[in-house]
Amino acid sequence: MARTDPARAVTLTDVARLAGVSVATASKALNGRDQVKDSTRQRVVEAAERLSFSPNALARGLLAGRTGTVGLLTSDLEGRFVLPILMGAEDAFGAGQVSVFLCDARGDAIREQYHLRALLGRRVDGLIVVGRQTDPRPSLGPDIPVPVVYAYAPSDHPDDRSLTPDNTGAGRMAVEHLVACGRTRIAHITGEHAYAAARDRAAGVRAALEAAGLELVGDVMYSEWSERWGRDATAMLLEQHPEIDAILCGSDQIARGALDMVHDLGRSVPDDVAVMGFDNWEVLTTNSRPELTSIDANLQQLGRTAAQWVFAALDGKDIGTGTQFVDPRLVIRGSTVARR
Amino acid sequence: MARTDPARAVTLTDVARLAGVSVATASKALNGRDQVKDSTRQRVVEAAERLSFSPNALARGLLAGRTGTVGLLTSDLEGRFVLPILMGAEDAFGAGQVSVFLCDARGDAIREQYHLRALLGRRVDGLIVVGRQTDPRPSLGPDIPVPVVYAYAPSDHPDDRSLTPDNTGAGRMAVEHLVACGRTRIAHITGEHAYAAARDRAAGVRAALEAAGLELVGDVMYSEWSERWGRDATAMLLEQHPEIDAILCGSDQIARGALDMVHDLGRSVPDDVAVMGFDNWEVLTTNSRPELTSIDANLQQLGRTAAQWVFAALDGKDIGTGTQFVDPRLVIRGSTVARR
DNA sequence: CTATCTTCAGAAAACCTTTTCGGCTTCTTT
DNA sequence: AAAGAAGCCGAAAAGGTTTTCTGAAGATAG
Repeated sequence: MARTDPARAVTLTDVARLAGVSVATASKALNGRDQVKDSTRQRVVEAAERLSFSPNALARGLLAGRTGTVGLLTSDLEGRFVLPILMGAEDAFGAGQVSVFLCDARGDAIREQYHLRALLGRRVDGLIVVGRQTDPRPSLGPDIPVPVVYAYAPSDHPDDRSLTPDNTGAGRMAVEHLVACGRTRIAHITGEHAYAAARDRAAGVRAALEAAGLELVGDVMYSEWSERWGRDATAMLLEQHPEIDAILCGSDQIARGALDMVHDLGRSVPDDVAVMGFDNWEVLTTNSRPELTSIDANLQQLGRTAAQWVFAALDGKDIGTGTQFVDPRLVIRGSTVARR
Repeated sequence: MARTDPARAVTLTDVARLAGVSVATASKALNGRDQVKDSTRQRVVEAAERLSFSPNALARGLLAGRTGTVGLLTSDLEGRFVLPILMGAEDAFGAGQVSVFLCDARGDAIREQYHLRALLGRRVDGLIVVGRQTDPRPSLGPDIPVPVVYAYAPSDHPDDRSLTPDNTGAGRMAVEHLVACGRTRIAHITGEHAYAAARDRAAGVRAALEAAGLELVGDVMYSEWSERWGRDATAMLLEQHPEIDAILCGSDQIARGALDMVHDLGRSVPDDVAVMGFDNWEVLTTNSRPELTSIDANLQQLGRTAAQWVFAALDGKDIGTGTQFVDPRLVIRGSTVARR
């Protein structure tokens, strides 16, 4: 920045001097305390306005013990999950009231420790820890002096408070939708078996199929979270089980691949085969032919709740322990229901 | 968080008491100042360790005038651009040295003002303002008491310091690559004409074609940044100009649509038609058939430089004014060059 | 007119760390 | 042994705000 003078920031003392009062009175006037005559208050407010005074949050925080800041410690490099959560948290806090420190540990425990120290040194009021998978992650331990909420990836310690998408419920919800659409011969292609998200969704799928008196066509097909796998798996599937009328994919990426391959093999979506995915990643779901039905994990909601918990804990309320699940949301598009 | 007592945070006084020295000595011992006997220093360090003392950055910042925090003020809702920039900034600062406040104004000027006040109140050492388009954005004005660097979207005020991708150069680079691949009948489909990014890339495309003694096939086709438009435009293009041997798309999304349509119309990529995009958005480029050649805007580099500028300005160095352009980078994949 | 009450303003302490400077102890030198 | 030097440590101030408490002035009642 080129056009600023590095002049000292304006302090409450300056305001008080201009208004002809003491700093104590100025403080009370600006903070709406009583014990200040109206005319005096007005003088102070005008002085503050004129100097465009903004109180030093460090000094305030030093005294109050609260800083109005929250740390968001993430390992989610790509930001697919952390951003909706960040936005939800900002919503819950209210713009300008609370500021969020965002730190990316890049999946590195050492770096996470560095960031953690820095955040605690800066006296954040609370912490939200966001993982990049839904598998449990190591707890930060019991000695963190501020409330901690684990989001997306739950903590592996039962005494911590965690919030994670209900993937089992999501799997169930997906199958219920397909069944409601009249599909009976359903297959499931998903990502790496190492991911709890994949296994949980598959479990939900099985449960819902059983409840509907149906059987999965073929086995659950685990491999990688990519379009390529979606294409390859779909090709195999349609060859071995030509009777299939729905392919449920473990992610929108896989679903995009499936869509392509179904199309290539001369079948129509959704008339011959319905396709759906998980995550509701808009750039993928709303640009395909046809648009892709998907299960949204409600991450923004998750972020809002996490933030609310942090604040509730700060206010001394008991937010409990253990892992709570966030309900998913079905977003119906043209890949399962023919457009009117 | 359930398993913490809300006990007062441990302060330097506690450490000093445990070590049997004064706070002054404790401070010097922990900060590597001399005038402390080695044995004393060791006692203090051990005491600090034992109490897991972490110095209060607020008090430190209050005194030093520097807080070791930087504000990242963004309007980039989706985070496509802001996250690489954030990561670059973190890299430049070094993990734990500097923490970043991330604020999302959601394109709302009022909200931006709120966040700005909050950031200045928290005494950030500097600001990076990230827009969501490369069109110039309103300056924050000359009265910000800390260094400001505008990233991605430059400021509309010539006295500010801005850093933005070189889209003209990117357009040129793309055409040069296609020409180097032996393509001579090149068309250009791009996004909304209202975006400077679209116009600048088109300008670079024209310049490079002229330099190569070639002409664009058809007009530059402006519409929206979507796969759908990529498909539709490609269909029109191939019908009107069947001789086309390369389609340069203004974004990877458009390019994905183009790829699909070329494929549908029975032509092969890259043998009959080369396709390429801009942005190098990996989820799109590395999952298509074939993988998509793209121009990467080097956003992480941009973020690193922006951060370095903020710090240079803090150190009193002159970082100049005006807009500097960041060089793009060509990422070659299978959509322009047949795989070996 | 005095005594009590109310209203409002200011002084001072507190929050926690860093730095400067004075002073005490120990060692060296003559 | 005395004087000077060097090495260490601690007291105090500074940074900006909030809060509590004291005190002064004006208002009301007796």
